[in-house]
Amino acid sequence: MNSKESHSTRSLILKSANRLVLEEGVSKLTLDNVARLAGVSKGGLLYHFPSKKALILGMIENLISKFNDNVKVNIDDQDNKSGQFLRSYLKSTFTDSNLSKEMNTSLLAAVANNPALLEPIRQHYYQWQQQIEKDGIDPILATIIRLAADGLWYAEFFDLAPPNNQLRSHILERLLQMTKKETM
Amino acid sequence: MNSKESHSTRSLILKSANRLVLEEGVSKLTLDNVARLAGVSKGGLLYHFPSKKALILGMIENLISKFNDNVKVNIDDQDNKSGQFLRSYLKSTFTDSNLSKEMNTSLLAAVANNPALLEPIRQHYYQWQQQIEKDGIDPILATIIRLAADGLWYAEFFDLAPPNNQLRSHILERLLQMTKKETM
DNA sequence: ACAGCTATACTTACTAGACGGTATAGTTGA
DNA sequence: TCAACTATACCGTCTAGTAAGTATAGCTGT
Repeated sequence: MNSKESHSTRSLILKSANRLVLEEGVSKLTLDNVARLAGVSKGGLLYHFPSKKALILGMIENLISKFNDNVKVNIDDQDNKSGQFLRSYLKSTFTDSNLSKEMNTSLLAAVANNPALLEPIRQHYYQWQQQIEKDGIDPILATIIRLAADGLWYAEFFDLAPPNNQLRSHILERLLQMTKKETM
Repeated sequence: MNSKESHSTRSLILKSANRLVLEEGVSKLTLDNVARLAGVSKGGLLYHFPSKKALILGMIENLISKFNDNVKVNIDDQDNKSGQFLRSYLKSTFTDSNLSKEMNTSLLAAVANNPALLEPIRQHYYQWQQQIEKDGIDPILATIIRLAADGLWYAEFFDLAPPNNQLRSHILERLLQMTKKETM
Protein backbone atom coordinates (compact mmCIF):
# COMPACT_ATOMS: atom_id res chain seq x y z
CA MET A 1 0.00 0.00 0.00
CA ASN A 2 2.82 2.34 0.84
CA SER A 3 4.74 2.06 -2.40
CA LYS A 4 1.50 2.25 -4.36
CA GLU A 5 0.49 5.24 -2.30
CA SER A 6 3.82 6.78 -3.13
CA HIS A 7 3.40 6.23 -6.82
CA SER A 8 -0.02 7.79 -6.84
CA THR A 9 1.24 10.71 -4.75
CA ARG A 10 3.98 11.22 -7.29
CA SER A 11 1.59 11.37 -10.20
CA LEU A 12 -0.80 13.51 -8.21
CA ILE A 13 2.00 16.03 -7.76
CA LEU A 14 2.78 15.97 -11.48
CA LYS A 15 -0.89 16.38 -12.30
CA SER A 16 -1.18 19.31 -9.91
CA ALA A 17 1.85 20.99 -11.40
CA ASN A 18 0.30 20.76 -14.85
CA ARG A 19 -3.02 22.08 -13.59
CA LEU A 20 -1.31 25.02 -11.94
CA VAL A 21 0.47 26.08 -15.11
CA LEU A 22 -2.70 25.63 -17.14
CA GLU A 23 -5.10 27.40 -14.80
CA GLU A 24 -2.97 29.97 -13.02
CA GLY A 25 -0.06 30.53 -15.35
CA VAL A 26 3.53 29.42 -15.20
CA SER A 27 4.48 32.15 -12.71
CA LYS A 28 2.37 30.36 -10.10
CA LEU A 29 4.36 27.16 -10.46
CA THR A 30 6.06 27.34 -7.07
CA LEU A 31 6.88 24.44 -4.80
CA ASP A 32 4.48 25.77 -2.16
CA ASN A 33 1.60 26.08 -4.61
CA VAL A 34 2.14 22.66 -6.13
CA ALA A 35 2.31 21.06 -2.70
CA ARG A 36 -0.87 22.84 -1.58
CA LEU A 37 -2.81 21.82 -4.69
CA ALA A 38 -1.62 18.23 -4.45
CA GLY A 39 -2.58 18.14 -0.78
CA VAL A 40 0.87 17.31 0.49
CA SER A 41 3.35 19.31 2.48
CA LYS A 42 6.28 21.01 0.87
CA GLY A 43 8.55 18.50 2.54
CA GLY A 44 6.45 15.74 1.02
CA LEU A 45 6.81 17.22 -2.41
CA LEU A 46 10.56 17.55 -1.99
CA TYR A 47 10.73 13.95 -0.90
CA HIS A 48 9.44 12.91 -4.31
CA PHE A 49 11.17 15.62 -6.32
CA PRO A 50 14.30 16.89 -4.58
CA SER A 51 14.30 20.19 -6.46
CA LYS A 52 12.15 22.28 -8.72
CA LYS A 53 14.37 21.22 -11.61
CA ALA A 54 13.59 17.60 -10.81
CA LEU A 55 9.89 18.37 -10.73
CA ILE A 56 9.95 19.95 -14.17
CA LEU A 57 12.04 17.12 -15.54
CA GLY A 58 9.44 14.76 -14.12
CA MET A 59 6.69 16.65 -15.95
CA ILE A 60 8.61 16.41 -19.19
CA GLU A 61 9.46 12.74 -18.95
CA ASN A 62 5.92 11.90 -18.00
CA LEU A 63 4.64 13.77 -21.01
CA ILE A 64 7.05 12.33 -23.55
CA SER A 65 6.21 8.77 -22.64
CA LYS A 66 2.50 9.58 -22.84
CA PHE A 67 2.84 11.20 -26.24
CA ASN A 68 4.95 8.41 -27.64
CA ASP A 69 2.44 5.84 -26.41
CA ASN A 70 -0.32 7.85 -27.95
CA VAL A 71 1.34 8.07 -31.34
CA LYS A 72 1.87 4.30 -31.23
CA VAL A 73 -1.74 3.63 -30.32
CA ASN A 74 -2.97 5.90 -33.08
CA ILE A 75 -0.98 4.06 -35.69
CA ASP A 76 -3.54 2.16 -37.68
CA ASP A 77 -2.25 -1.35 -38.33
CA GLN A 78 -4.46 -1.68 -41.38
CA ASP A 79 -2.79 1.43 -42.74
CA ASN A 80 0.52 0.46 -44.25
CA LYS A 81 0.58 3.18 -46.80
CA SER A 82 2.85 6.19 -46.99
CA GLY A 83 2.04 8.99 -44.58
CA GLN A 84 1.13 6.54 -41.86
CA PHE A 85 3.21 8.11 -39.12
CA LEU A 86 2.07 11.60 -40.02
CA ARG A 87 -1.58 10.59 -39.80
CA SER A 88 -0.97 9.18 -36.36
CA TYR A 89 0.86 12.35 -35.33
CA LEU A 90 -2.06 14.42 -36.54
CA LYS A 91 -4.59 12.32 -34.67
CA SER A 92 -2.53 12.57 -31.50
CA THR A 93 -2.25 16.33 -31.59
CA PHE A 94 -5.78 17.06 -32.80
CA THR A 95 -7.71 14.53 -30.85
CA ASP A 96 -6.28 14.41 -27.36
CA SER A 97 -6.46 18.02 -26.32
CA ASN A 98 -5.44 17.15 -22.75
CA LEU A 99 -2.23 15.69 -24.05
CA SER A 100 -1.36 18.65 -26.21
CA LYS A 101 -2.13 21.02 -23.34
CA GLU A 102 0.18 19.01 -21.16
CA MET A 103 2.86 19.25 -23.82
CA ASN A 104 2.60 22.98 -23.60
CA THR A 105 2.48 23.25 -19.82
CA SER A 106 5.63 21.17 -19.52
CA LEU A 107 7.34 23.07 -22.26
CA LEU A 108 6.39 26.35 -20.66
CA ALA A 109 7.53 25.23 -17.23
CA ALA A 110 10.92 24.37 -18.68
CA VAL A 111 11.27 27.54 -20.71
CA ALA A 112 10.26 29.79 -17.84
CA ASN A 113 12.60 28.24 -15.34
CA ASN A 114 15.54 26.69 -17.11
CA PRO A 115 15.57 26.37 -20.90
CA ALA A 116 18.21 23.65 -20.70
CA LEU A 117 15.50 21.34 -19.40
CA LEU A 118 14.00 21.35 -22.91
CA GLU A 119 16.72 19.01 -24.09
CA PRO A 120 14.70 15.77 -23.70
CA ILE A 121 11.82 17.30 -25.65
CA ARG A 122 14.25 18.45 -28.33
CA GLN A 123 15.61 14.96 -28.78
CA HIS A 124 12.21 13.41 -29.17
CA TYR A 125 11.09 16.11 -31.53
CA TYR A 126 14.12 15.42 -33.64
CA GLN A 127 13.14 11.77 -33.85
CA TRP A 128 9.58 12.62 -34.79
CA GLN A 129 10.81 14.95 -37.52
CA GLN A 130 13.09 12.19 -38.85
CA GLN A 131 10.14 9.82 -39.07
CA ILE A 132 8.00 12.48 -40.71
CA GLU A 133 10.61 13.13 -43.38
CA LYS A 134 10.85 9.41 -44.10
CA ASP A 135 7.13 8.77 -44.05
CA GLY A 136 6.90 8.00 -47.74
CA ILE A 137 5.54 11.34 -48.83
CA ASP A 138 7.26 14.45 -50.11
CA PRO A 139 9.28 15.70 -47.10
CA ILE A 140 8.47 19.33 -47.88
CA LEU A 141 4.76 18.69 -47.76
CA ALA A 142 5.18 16.37 -44.78
CA THR A 143 6.99 19.05 -42.81
CA ILE A 144 4.38 21.63 -43.74
CA ILE A 145 1.73 19.33 -42.33
CA ARG A 146 3.69 18.85 -39.13
CA LEU A 147 4.27 22.59 -38.76
CA ALA A 148 0.58 23.29 -39.29
CA ALA A 149 -0.27 20.83 -36.53
CA ASP A 150 2.30 22.46 -34.25
CA GLY A 151 0.96 25.88 -35.18
CA LEU A 152 -2.49 24.79 -34.14
CA TRP A 153 -1.18 23.78 -30.71
CA TYR A 154 0.47 27.08 -30.34
CA ALA A 155 -2.61 29.03 -31.40
CA GLU A 156 -4.89 27.06 -29.12
CA PHE A 157 -2.65 27.08 -26.10
CA PHE A 158 -2.01 30.81 -26.16
CA ASP A 159 -5.48 31.52 -27.53
CA LEU A 160 -4.08 33.39 -30.49
CA ALA A 161 -6.96 33.39 -32.93
CA PRO A 162 -7.39 29.62 -33.02
CA PRO A 163 -9.79 28.38 -35.72
CA ASN A 164 -13.32 27.74 -34.49
CA ASN A 165 -14.53 24.16 -34.14
CA GLN A 166 -15.93 23.93 -37.63
CA LEU A 167 -12.86 25.31 -39.34
CA ARG A 168 -10.70 23.21 -37.07
CA SER A 169 -12.26 19.93 -38.16
CA HIS A 170 -12.10 20.99 -41.80
CA ILE A 171 -8.41 21.65 -41.30
CA LEU A 172 -7.83 18.22 -39.79
CA GLU A 173 -9.70 16.63 -42.66
CA ARG A 174 -7.69 18.55 -45.22
CA LEU A 175 -4.38 17.77 -43.56
CA LEU A 176 -5.21 14.06 -43.50
CA GLN A 177 -6.13 14.33 -47.17
CA MET A 178 -2.80 15.97 -47.87
CA THR A 179 -0.94 12.98 -46.39
CA LYS A 180 -2.58 10.81 -49.05
CA LYS A 181 -2.51 12.99 -52.12
CA GLU A 182 1.11 13.26 -53.03
CA THR A 183 3.57 10.41 -53.19
CA MET A 184 7.29 10.58 -53.57
CA MET B 1 18.20 66.89 -27.32
CA ASN B 2 16.95 65.83 -23.96
CA SER B 3 13.66 64.47 -25.15
CA LYS B 4 15.50 62.54 -27.85
CA GLU B 5 17.84 61.19 -25.21
CA SER B 6 14.83 60.04 -23.26
CA HIS B 7 13.24 58.37 -26.23
CA SER B 8 16.41 56.52 -27.12
CA THR B 9 16.80 55.38 -23.51
CA ARG B 10 13.29 54.02 -23.64
CA SER B 11 13.96 51.98 -26.74
CA LEU B 12 17.32 50.89 -25.37
CA ILE B 13 15.50 49.47 -22.37
CA LEU B 14 13.03 47.66 -24.60
CA LYS B 15 15.85 46.31 -26.72
CA SER B 16 17.71 45.12 -23.64
CA ALA B 17 14.62 43.38 -22.30
CA ASN B 18 14.26 41.49 -25.57
CA ARG B 19 17.92 40.57 -25.62
CA LEU B 20 17.74 39.27 -22.07
CA VAL B 21 14.83 36.96 -22.82
CA LEU B 22 16.48 35.75 -26.00
CA GLU B 23 19.98 35.19 -24.65
CA GLU B 24 19.44 34.35 -20.99
CA GLY B 25 15.89 33.08 -20.88
CA VAL B 26 12.71 34.61 -19.60
CA SER B 27 13.55 33.84 -15.97
CA LYS B 28 16.33 36.41 -16.19
CA LEU B 29 13.94 39.16 -17.17
CA THR B 30 14.16 41.09 -13.89
CA LEU B 31 14.08 44.83 -13.50
CA ASP B 32 17.63 44.79 -12.15
CA ASN B 33 18.96 42.77 -15.06
CA VAL B 34 17.21 44.87 -17.67
CA ALA B 35 18.47 48.06 -16.05
CA ARG B 36 22.03 46.75 -15.88
CA LEU B 37 22.03 45.66 -19.53
CA ALA B 38 20.55 48.96 -20.65
CA GLY B 39 23.13 50.85 -18.62
CA VAL B 40 20.66 52.72 -16.43
CA SER B 41 19.78 52.42 -12.79
CA LYS B 42 16.74 50.54 -11.68
CA GLY B 43 15.12 53.81 -10.73
CA GLY B 44 15.87 55.08 -14.21
CA LEU B 45 14.13 52.11 -15.71
CA LEU B 46 11.12 52.63 -13.47
CA TYR B 47 10.96 56.22 -14.60
CA HIS B 48 10.22 55.04 -18.12
CA PHE B 49 8.20 51.97 -17.18
CA PRO B 50 6.54 52.36 -13.77
CA SER B 51 6.18 48.61 -13.28
CA LYS B 52 7.26 45.32 -14.75
CA LYS B 53 3.81 44.98 -16.23
CA ALA B 54 4.28 48.29 -18.01
CA LEU B 55 7.64 47.14 -19.33
CA ILE B 56 6.19 43.97 -20.83
CA LEU B 57 3.27 45.92 -22.28
CA GLY B 58 5.82 48.22 -23.83
CA MET B 59 7.60 45.26 -25.40
CA ILE B 60 4.33 43.99 -26.84
CA GLU B 61 3.13 47.31 -28.23
CA ASN B 62 6.51 47.96 -29.76
CA LEU B 63 6.40 44.59 -31.45
CA ILE B 64 2.86 44.79 -32.78
CA SER B 65 3.48 48.10 -34.48
CA LYS B 66 6.68 46.75 -36.01
CA PHE B 67 4.97 43.63 -37.29
CA ASN B 68 2.04 45.53 -38.73
CA ASP B 69 4.41 47.91 -40.48
CA ASN B 70 6.33 44.97 -41.83
CA VAL B 71 3.25 43.25 -43.22
CA LYS B 72 2.26 46.53 -44.90
CA VAL B 73 5.71 47.00 -46.40
CA ASN B 74 5.75 43.45 -47.69
CA ILE B 75 2.46 43.88 -49.49
CA ASP B 76 3.37 43.97 -53.12
CA ASP B 77 1.42 46.75 -54.81
CA GLN B 78 1.73 45.04 -58.17
CA ASP B 79 0.14 41.99 -56.60
CA ASN B 80 -3.61 42.51 -56.50
CA LYS B 81 -4.50 38.89 -56.76
CA SER B 82 -6.06 36.65 -54.16
CA GLY B 83 -3.74 35.50 -51.40
CA GLN B 84 -1.98 38.85 -51.31
CA PHE B 85 -2.17 39.33 -47.55
CA LEU B 86 -1.10 35.79 -46.86
CA ARG B 87 1.97 36.17 -49.07
CA SER B 88 2.93 39.28 -47.17
CA TYR B 89 2.38 37.49 -43.86
CA LEU B 90 4.60 34.64 -45.02
CA LYS B 91 7.35 36.98 -46.12
CA SER B 92 7.21 38.80 -42.80
CA THR B 93 7.53 35.67 -40.71
CA PHE B 94 10.06 33.87 -42.90
CA THR B 95 12.27 36.73 -43.85
CA ASP B 96 12.72 38.93 -40.80
CA SER B 97 13.97 36.47 -38.24
CA ASN B 98 14.68 39.26 -35.77
CA LEU B 99 11.06 40.27 -35.85
CA SER B 100 9.74 36.78 -35.31
CA LYS B 101 12.20 36.27 -32.47
CA GLU B 102 10.95 39.46 -30.90
CA MET B 103 7.40 38.24 -31.27
CA ASN B 104 8.32 35.23 -29.24
CA THR B 105 10.32 37.06 -26.57
CA SER B 106 7.44 39.43 -25.94
CA LEU B 107 4.94 36.63 -25.94
CA LEU B 108 7.06 34.64 -23.55
CA ALA B 109 7.59 37.59 -21.25
CA ALA B 110 3.83 38.05 -21.04
CA VAL B 111 3.05 34.39 -20.52
CA ALA B 112 5.70 33.92 -17.87
CA ASN B 113 4.67 36.93 -15.84
CA ASN B 114 1.03 37.70 -16.45
CA PRO B 115 -0.90 35.91 -19.19
CA ALA B 116 -3.51 38.69 -19.23
CA LEU B 117 -0.92 40.88 -20.92
CA LEU B 118 -1.34 38.75 -24.04
CA GLU B 119 -4.62 40.50 -24.78
CA PRO B 120 -3.21 43.07 -27.23
CA ILE B 121 -1.47 40.31 -29.16
CA ARG B 122 -4.70 38.30 -29.20
CA GLN B 123 -6.63 41.17 -30.69
CA HIS B 124 -4.15 41.74 -33.46
CA TYR B 125 -3.94 38.05 -34.19
CA TYR B 126 -7.67 37.98 -34.51
CA GLN B 127 -7.51 40.74 -37.09
CA TRP B 128 -4.79 38.93 -39.03
CA GLN B 129 -6.82 35.75 -39.05
CA GLN B 130 -9.85 37.70 -40.33
CA GLN B 131 -7.79 39.07 -43.19
CA ILE B 132 -6.37 35.65 -43.93
CA GLU B 133 -9.82 34.09 -44.12
CA LYS B 134 -10.96 36.82 -46.51
CA ASP B 135 -7.86 36.78 -48.65
CA GLY B 136 -9.61 35.38 -51.68
CA ILE B 137 -8.45 31.80 -51.32
CA ASP B 138 -10.07 28.83 -49.65
CA PRO B 139 -10.11 29.73 -45.93
CA ILE B 140 -9.24 26.18 -44.89
CA LEU B 141 -6.10 26.19 -46.99
CA ALA B 142 -5.37 29.79 -45.99
CA THR B 143 -5.51 28.92 -42.31
CA ILE B 144 -3.34 25.86 -42.83
CA ILE B 145 -0.74 28.10 -44.44
CA ARG B 146 -0.90 30.54 -41.55
CA LEU B 147 -0.63 27.74 -38.99
CA ALA B 148 2.38 26.29 -40.79
CA ALA B 149 4.09 29.68 -40.64
CA ASP B 150 3.27 29.97 -36.94
CA GLY B 151 4.49 26.43 -36.39
CA LEU B 152 7.79 27.36 -37.96
CA TRP B 153 8.20 30.22 -35.49
CA TYR B 154 7.48 27.92 -32.65
CA ALA B 155 9.91 25.26 -33.84
CA GLU B 156 12.67 27.77 -34.48
CA PHE B 157 12.25 29.71 -31.29
CA PHE B 158 12.25 26.71 -29.01
CA ASP B 159 14.66 24.83 -31.25
CA LEU B 160 12.30 21.91 -31.58
CA ALA B 161 13.57 20.16 -34.70
CA PRO B 162 13.29 23.18 -36.97
CA PRO B 163 13.80 22.39 -40.67
CA ASN B 164 17.32 23.04 -41.92
CA ASN B 165 17.96 26.00 -44.22
CA GLN B 166 17.42 24.06 -47.42
CA LEU B 167 14.17 22.48 -46.32
CA ARG B 168 13.10 25.81 -44.85
CA SER B 169 13.39 27.66 -48.14
CA HIS B 170 11.64 24.86 -49.97
CA ILE B 171 8.82 25.16 -47.47
CA LEU B 172 8.51 28.90 -48.01
CA GLU B 173 8.46 28.37 -51.75
CA ARG B 174 5.79 25.72 -51.47
CA LEU B 175 3.64 27.77 -49.13
CA LEU B 176 3.80 30.73 -51.48
CA GLN B 177 2.83 28.40 -54.31
CA MET B 178 -0.13 27.20 -52.27
CA THR B 179 -1.45 30.75 -51.98
CA LYS B 180 -1.67 30.88 -55.76
CA LYS B 181 -2.89 27.42 -56.65
CA GLU B 182 -6.41 27.29 -55.36
CA THR B 183 -9.00 30.00 -55.81
CA MET B 184 -12.37 30.25 -54.16
C1' DA C 1 18.96 89.60 -17.42
C1' DC C 2 18.46 86.95 -13.95
C1' DA C 3 16.15 84.82 -9.77
C1' DG C 4 12.80 81.53 -9.11
C1' DC C 5 10.16 77.84 -10.75
C1' DT C 6 8.93 73.56 -13.31
C1' DA C 7 9.56 69.34 -15.90
C1' DT C 8 12.41 65.76 -17.33
C1' DA C 9 15.52 62.29 -16.55
C1' DC C 10 17.60 60.05 -13.85
C1' DT C 11 20.48 57.78 -9.03
C1' DT C 12 20.89 55.77 -4.51
C1' DA C 13 19.18 53.46 -0.66
C1' DC C 14 15.83 50.85 1.15
C1' DT C 15 11.82 47.47 2.34
C1' DA C 16 8.48 43.79 2.47
C1' DG C 17 7.46 39.62 0.79
C1' DA C 18 8.10 35.45 -1.99
C1' DC C 19 10.89 31.78 -3.27
C1' DG C 20 13.85 27.52 -3.37
C1' DG C 21 15.85 24.78 -0.41
C1' DT C 22 17.43 22.74 4.35
C1' DA C 23 17.03 20.74 8.81
C1' DT C 24 14.74 18.14 11.77
C1' DA C 25 11.33 15.86 14.17
C1' DG C 26 7.58 13.00 13.77
C1' DT C 27 4.30 9.22 11.82
C1' DT C 28 2.94 4.94 9.78
C1' DG C 29 2.60 0.38 7.85
C1' DA C 30 4.98 -4.18 7.22
C1' DT D 1 12.42 -1.72 14.23
C1' DC D 2 13.24 0.24 10.12
C1' DA D 3 12.34 2.30 5.79
C1' DA D 4 9.19 5.14 3.57
C1' DC D 5 7.07 9.09 3.94
C1' DT D 6 5.09 13.67 5.97
C1' DA D 7 4.91 18.10 8.44
C1' DT D 8 6.80 22.37 10.33
C1' DA D 9 9.94 25.84 11.05
C1' DC D 10 13.41 28.25 9.32
C1' DC D 11 17.22 30.62 6.29
C1' DG D 12 19.49 33.28 2.67
C1' DT D 13 18.66 35.20 -1.59
C1' DC D 14 16.24 37.44 -4.99
C1' DT D 15 12.64 40.53 -6.61
C1' DA D 16 9.29 44.18 -7.45
C1' DG D 17 8.41 48.30 -5.96
C1' DT D 18 9.03 52.80 -2.94
C1' DA D 19 11.00 56.98 -1.39
C1' DA D 20 13.74 60.67 -1.55
C1' DG D 21 17.14 63.21 -3.56
C1' DT D 22 20.18 65.19 -7.66
C1' DA D 23 21.29 67.38 -12.05
C1' DT D 24 20.04 70.06 -15.79
C1' DA D 25 17.57 72.36 -19.29
C1' DG D 26 14.13 75.51 -20.35
C1' DC D 27 10.67 78.70 -19.33
C1' DT D 28 8.64 83.07 -17.03
C1' DG D 29 7.41 87.17 -14.78
C1' DT D 30 9.59 91.43 -13.33
